[in-house]
Amino acid sequence: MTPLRRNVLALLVRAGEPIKAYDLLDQMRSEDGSAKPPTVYRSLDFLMDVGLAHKVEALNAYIACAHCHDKGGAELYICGKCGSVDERHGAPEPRNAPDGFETERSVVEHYGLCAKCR
Amino acid sequence: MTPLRRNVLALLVRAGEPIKAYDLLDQMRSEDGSAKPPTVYRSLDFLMDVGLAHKVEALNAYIACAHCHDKGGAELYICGKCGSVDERHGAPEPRNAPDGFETERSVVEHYGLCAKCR
DNA sequence: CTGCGCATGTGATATTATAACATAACGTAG
DNA sequence: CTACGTTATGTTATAATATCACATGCGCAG
Ligand SMILES: [Zn+2]
Ligand SMILES: [Zn+2]
Ligand SMILES: [Zn+2]
Ligand SMILES: [Zn+2]
Repeated sequence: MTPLRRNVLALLVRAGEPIKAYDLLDQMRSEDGSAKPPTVYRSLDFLMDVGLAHKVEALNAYIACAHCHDKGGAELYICGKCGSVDERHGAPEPRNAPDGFETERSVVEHYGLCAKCR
Repeated sequence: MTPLRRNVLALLVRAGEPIKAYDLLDQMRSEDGSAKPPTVYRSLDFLMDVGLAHKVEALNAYIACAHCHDKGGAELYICGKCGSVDERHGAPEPRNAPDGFETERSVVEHYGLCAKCR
């Protein structure tokens, strides 16, 4: 965990909601000035590899993860109004899987309204 | 259903697997010449609105849909080796949903190996 | 010291998607 | 028929997202 990566993680955590790569980049630039797209994408890739971040596929955005994913992938509940994300896991085995399909990675994202915003 | 939209749908069906918007565009151009990005994106938006196509979020690609989605969203099983997509539905209500969360739309994509490619 | 592996810096470019405005096509009220 | 509103399409440009390719720095094994 290098300073650069730690910094990116800190920004993700601070955001507290899905944040776009280029918004991260802007924040980094405002402190560092030298940050460029590969800087942030590399750090995000690293953080995702080690399980400290997720990409929210349908938003092209990224979030920090403080969960344990031993038991399976993340399941995200994303409020379209306030932007909050509630991450759950232990996402169950796909029951409708075709015969013989071997799942390596699942993307599960639910979009809607959180309890507060209904 | 206009000729343009029908043509885009036909190309999606013919592809038989997830296809990128700009690949569609290339195919359209090879026949029409005048096609441009908004042409294809508008048609895709229309087809998705009426339920004849889906976006595969984690691939930024699109597929035709011949299913009935009365009972819920699509659940995609995508083979990383051969590119085939098996679409299921009746995807179950999220069981881990936070209290009070009201889901409007779900993205469920499983990546792995299909039976043939294992 | 030297060579190697990995992280980062840097400039350019590729890929994906939308904005903004113009034109056409089509039905309907008058 | 003509004028108008609405929807679809054409066209130009640009925004937003992501990667490539190559250079540099940095820590450590030999
Ligand atoms: Zn997580
Ligand atoms: Zn909310
Ligand atoms: Zn479908
Ligand atoms: Zn396969």
